[in-house]
Amino acid sequence: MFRLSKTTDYGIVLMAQLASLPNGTPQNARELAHSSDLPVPMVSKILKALAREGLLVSQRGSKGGYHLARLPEELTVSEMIRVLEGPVALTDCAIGPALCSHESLCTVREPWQRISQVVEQALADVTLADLVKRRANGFHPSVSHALQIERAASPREARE
Amino acid sequence: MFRLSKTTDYGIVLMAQLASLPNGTPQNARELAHSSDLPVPMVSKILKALAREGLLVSQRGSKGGYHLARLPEELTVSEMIRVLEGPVALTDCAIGPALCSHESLCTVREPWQRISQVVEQALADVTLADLVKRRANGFHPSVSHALQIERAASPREARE
DNA sequence: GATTTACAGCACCAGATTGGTCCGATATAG
DNA sequence: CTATATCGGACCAATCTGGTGCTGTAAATC
Repeated sequence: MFRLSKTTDYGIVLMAQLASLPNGTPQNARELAHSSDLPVPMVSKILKALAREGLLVSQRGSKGGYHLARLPEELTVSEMIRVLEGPVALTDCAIGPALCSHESLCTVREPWQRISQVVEQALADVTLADLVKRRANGFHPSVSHALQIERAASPREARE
Repeated sequence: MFRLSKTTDYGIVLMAQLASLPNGTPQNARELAHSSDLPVPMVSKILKALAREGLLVSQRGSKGGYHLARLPEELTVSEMIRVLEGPVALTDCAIGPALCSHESLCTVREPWQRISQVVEQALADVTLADLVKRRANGFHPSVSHALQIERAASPREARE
C-alpha cells in the first residue's frame, strides 16, 4: 500500500514526543504510550529498537526511561525510517545491484534508483526538530521550502 | 518495509514494456509475462487492474491483448502508483483529515502531509516515457534533473 | 455458428505485521 | 541490603495484505 508501517509511524511520533520535552529528561515506555495513546507493548518494542540502534539512550531501574541520543536538529526523518524499516528505496533493485534476477532484462532499474534518491533526499531534508515545531505560526520552513523548490523547478505541465 | 508492492513494481515494468513498442500493437498477458519473465497469473491480474482503471485498453478474442490508453509522455509514475496501490502518502493521516483517531494529540500530522506532497511531486515529475528512454546516452533527463534540484536547493549540511 | 483465444471475477493460501505476555537483568530509592 | 521500578529479550497468537490459482464469459476468426 506504499505506507510507512505502523511501527515506523509510531516510532516517529514517539521520537517527536521525546523531542518536545527538555533533553535529558527520561520518559518511560508506559508514560509515552499513555501520552500518545498508543498500545504499550508496541511502544515498548519500538523504543527498544530505537535504543538498540542508537537513536535513544535507555536508562534502567526506577526513574529510568528513554531520552534522545542526539539533538533533534541532528536527526533526519530519513534516518529514523532507515533504522525502523531499512533502506529507503521504492524497489529492492533500487538499493543496489545483484538483488533482482530480472536485472538483465529490466529497463527501469536505473530510473528507480534515481527516483529513490530523490525521495530519500526529500526525507533527509526534514529533521526531527522540524516535526516538533509548533503550529503557533502555522508554518514549517524546511518542509514547505522543499515543496516550493520542487514545484517551481519542475512543473511538468510547463515542460510539455 | 516501505517498498512498492510487487504488484506495482511489476505493473510499472509491464507498462514500460508496452511503452517500448509502437502504440496500438496489442500484446497479450502471456507474451508480456514471458518477455519480462514474470509469473503469468500475476501479470494477468495486474493488466486487468490497469485496464479497469483506464491506463490500458484491452482487446478480447483471438489476436487480442492490451495496449496503452495514453501516450507514455502523458502518464506519470505517480499516477501508475496511485492506480495500483492507492493515494501516495507516507501515513494514512497524510491523505486527509478524520482518518486517524490520534489527530487531536498528534503533532506530526501536518508535516507528514507536506512531506507526502513532496514525494508525490517527485513521482509526478517522472513520466512513463522517461522510464523507457534508452540508456544509449546513459542519461535520464527529467529524473536526474529533479535530483539536481533537490540537491542544489536544500543541502541540509549547508544550512546548519 | 462453432471454435478458439483471451479477459473477468471469485476463492484460497502464505507470510508479514501488529499486538500481547512473560521472565530475567539492572539500576535506583529508601 | 532489600525492595521496587524499569529496560531487554524471547516467544506467541490474531489479523491483514499480498500473492496465487481456477473457472466462467465475451469477442474474434474461420
